[in-house]
Amino acid sequence: MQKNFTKSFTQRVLETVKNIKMGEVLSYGEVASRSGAYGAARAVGSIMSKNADKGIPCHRVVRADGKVGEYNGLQSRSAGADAKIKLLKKEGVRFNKSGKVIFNL
DNA sequence: TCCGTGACTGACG
DNA sequence: GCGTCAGCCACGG
Repeated sequence: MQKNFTKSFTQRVLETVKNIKMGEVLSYGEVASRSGAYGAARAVGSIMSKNADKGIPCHRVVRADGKVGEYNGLQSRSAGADAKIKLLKKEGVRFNKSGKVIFNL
């Protein structure tokens, strides 16, 4: 599956996020790990913020603590964790009473 | 090449 | 259980 090994880390991250299935959620750290750089969660977030691509379901990427984190730093269409949570709920992602994401392993 | 920045993470108090 | 501190990586100027 690692066909994007020659690409830059940024491109790999985008591909990984794009590869997330509907109703599935991954943490930034998980995405970084799948992209080939475990612990580069910050880098992932930084990249995502600079690449508000529509083909990338960045709303399916949440924090490891269960919080959705930030969302849409460039796009004006909805924004913030609120819209993100709403979108995730629509996709079938479950949340606990504390408003945290429940990772569907 | 070095420094600062960020949509994060884990440990401590 | 929550708030704070420090460490982490990759990218841009």
